[in-house]
Amino acid sequence: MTSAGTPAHGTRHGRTGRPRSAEADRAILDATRDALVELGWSKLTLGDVAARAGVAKTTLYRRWAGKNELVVDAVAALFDEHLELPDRGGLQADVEGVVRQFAALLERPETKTALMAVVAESTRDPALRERIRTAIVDRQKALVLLGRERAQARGELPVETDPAAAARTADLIFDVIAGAVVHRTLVSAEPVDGAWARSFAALLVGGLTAGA
Amino acid sequence: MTSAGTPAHGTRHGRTGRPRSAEADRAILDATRDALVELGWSKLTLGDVAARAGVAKTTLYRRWAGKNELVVDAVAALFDEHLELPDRGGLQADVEGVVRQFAALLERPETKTALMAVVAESTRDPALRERIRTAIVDRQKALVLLGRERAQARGELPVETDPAAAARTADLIFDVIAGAVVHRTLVSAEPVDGAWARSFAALLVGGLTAGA
Amino acid sequence: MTSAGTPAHGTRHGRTGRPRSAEADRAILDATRDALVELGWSKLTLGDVAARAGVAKTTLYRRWAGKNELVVDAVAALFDEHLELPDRGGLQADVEGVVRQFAALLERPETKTALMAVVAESTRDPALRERIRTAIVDRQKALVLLGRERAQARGELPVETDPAAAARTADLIFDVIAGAVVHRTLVSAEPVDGAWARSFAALLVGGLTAGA
Amino acid sequence: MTSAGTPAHGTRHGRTGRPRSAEADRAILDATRDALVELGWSKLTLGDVAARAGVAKTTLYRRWAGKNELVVDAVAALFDEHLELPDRGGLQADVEGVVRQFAALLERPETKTALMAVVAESTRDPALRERIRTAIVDRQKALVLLGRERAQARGELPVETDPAAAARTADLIFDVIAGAVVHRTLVSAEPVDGAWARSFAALLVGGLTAGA
DNA sequence: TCCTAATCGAGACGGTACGTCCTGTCTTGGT
DNA sequence: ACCAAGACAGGACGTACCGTCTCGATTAGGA
Repeated sequence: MTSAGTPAHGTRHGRTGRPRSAEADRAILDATRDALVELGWSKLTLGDVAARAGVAKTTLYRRWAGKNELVVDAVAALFDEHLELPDRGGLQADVEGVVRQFAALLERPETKTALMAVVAESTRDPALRERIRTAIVDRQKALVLLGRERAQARGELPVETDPAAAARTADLIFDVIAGAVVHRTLVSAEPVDGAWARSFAALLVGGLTAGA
Repeated sequence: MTSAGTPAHGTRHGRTGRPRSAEADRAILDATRDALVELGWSKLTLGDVAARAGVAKTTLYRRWAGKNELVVDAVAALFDEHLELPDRGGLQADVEGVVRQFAALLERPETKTALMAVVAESTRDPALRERIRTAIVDRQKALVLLGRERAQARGELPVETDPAAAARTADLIFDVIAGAVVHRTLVSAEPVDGAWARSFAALLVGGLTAGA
Repeated sequence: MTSAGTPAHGTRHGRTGRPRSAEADRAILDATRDALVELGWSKLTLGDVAARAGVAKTTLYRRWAGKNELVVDAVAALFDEHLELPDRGGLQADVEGVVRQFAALLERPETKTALMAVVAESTRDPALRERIRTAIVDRQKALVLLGRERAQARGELPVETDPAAAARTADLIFDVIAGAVVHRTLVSAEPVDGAWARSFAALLVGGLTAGA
Repeated sequence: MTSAGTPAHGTRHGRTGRPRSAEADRAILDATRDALVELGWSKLTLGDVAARAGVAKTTLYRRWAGKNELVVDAVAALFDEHLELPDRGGLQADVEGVVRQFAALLERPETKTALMAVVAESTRDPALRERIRTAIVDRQKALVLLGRERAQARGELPVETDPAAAARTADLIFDVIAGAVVHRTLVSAEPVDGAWARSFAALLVGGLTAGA
């Protein structure tokens, strides 16, 4: 994965005045992750984050609109760093790989406590939903798309010619994979181990190839 | 679905004194749902709920430990009332049915804003997780188990003899169904319409029967 | 001097609910005076007062609208306790007495730093001005009126029959006495000692009796 | 009255470099007076003054230590411009004149809200007190001294030979005049009209001449 | 003509206090 | 024993100013 680090807060409002400290951004996001681990989402306070980061509260509010936006950016950085999909040689193996990778991120204490919380908030805040989508969800979805392309190249999956149908299928697969992992991890609160990943991948690959 | 309504808050500590008002319970849960619809999870306050219910805050705290527990009970009542699985004659149709039913509940504004929020809280509160499981999750899972039994009776699915393996499979199927619906509804924020339910059910049934 | 102590904040809004703590009122006013002595008007903060009083900020704001009102009440209590006018047997002696009494109050660090500050604020806040008048100024003025009555009874001053003219004269005398003491104490920043009080009283008594 | 305008802020630290803008000083003091009229002392902020003056906050802080000093200078300029004492031919008339002149200045909204505020601050800040004395009080006192000299020249007042006693008497008269006007204007919040000025002057002149 | 240095605007910075809101507990009097 | 009402201690909120700082851009006098 590439890019970002600290995603754009809009590119320089004016050209005059003291420039914003890049280090402050980094310190704030680090402090946010630390506070999430220690306190969890609901006990995390922006005043505490600012104190941990050695930064004034105003500096924090100058950059982020609130707790939701800050936490999305803090968690997004993790997804940015830790998502990749090496070619494991087959569809089943690739699905297992992506499942374990999602799970590894979701089992971190920072993301475990934060992700569903911001998703819950996003049900009443379209801007937040969009921010989650671009910062987190789309990065995950890219892996699913990549895996499908490889499977098609290998001949494991048929090539869908209608682009709308192709998009619908990709969305479906993504919801199934991401949803199953999230549900297993957060709702059922059971670990995603090798056996589960294998069973799930078998079920999915079976379903995808059954129609052929 | 049967039972509960207002599940036990422990059974009457002493025997004397004025008994608790049953109407208060109902009014509080109704007010909670109303407030969820109007304000969403994060802006809902217990003082406001008490005021809407025409009840003192003390009365509310005497019955529930906090916002999390109250909301779980308020939402659970909806799952209690609206989940059932009529026999639609085949596995594919039964899956479609359960999917649409989950989705109908998740698309209500009360549950949409509340469910992921309490799940997020539950990652740091085992008692809350247990409460969610017994009040909500297990009610959903019962439908999946029922559907499987019917499918096995019809011969659409093989009968698993090892009970541990049977439980693992049931858990997997449940995480896939519930997770996919949740992810579609809350993360992707797309509706679960007939077409999607059909595609998903086909994928799942294909996967389940592919190994045979 | 009699009455008040903690002047009315309106007499009980409703009759139900937990009654307001009378001790809190006392602790807050004590803490306010302490803070005025230590920090002065401009560095006094309501949060600090609340902390000193062992009281939540909300308790303070429930009773007073802001710093101005609180300080007026805190200072007024001093005027309430320390103003009285024993009959010293003659007009000159009575004037000296009242002058020394005003001065003694104004030279306290609490009042020195606070009184002009709230008067300054009152120039833009009629409600505050009224509060100062009833809580502080009128108590002082009563002494002047008492002194005049005694002087008239002794035959040192003529009896004014026109009540409007009598009021005008009383106002004038009051502004001269209080103004001179305030100016000497706060603007000139010189002490009001026996010599000054004697000279001032002589000047005033001379002026009052010159026309006769 | 003569002099000053913008009194020295120390005389050029180094000799090279860009010189300070004289116009900035003027703009800042004008803006300060405007802000005092609009907002009053307590709501006046230096950031707002800087913005009104079209000047950076830094420029303001380079010249004044804080709000107190700035406001003293801003109102001092008014005293500088508007105090003078034409010879009205008699002590009573001169006293009336000086009283009305003080009152006219104190009844301006800028001075009304600011003067007592800085005096209040000065009770805990000797440097500020000194600044007020030299910038404002001494200018007023000069008028009182001038009036006394004239009265002595006219034979209306005796010539005091002991210089210490003369100074004490002048201070007393000044505290009485200035104090009475301030108290009438700011505490009693009544206008200083012709009738009041006449009554007050009669009282004072009566007192001054009674001993003779 | 360049150089040096203090000025200027802009605006971000670490802080502090604000006044409001919500939490969960408590104290009333009344049922 | 329960209830409605509402005061209580505590603590986070997001905003507003404070006085300081860091920028790049002027604007002089002295070299």
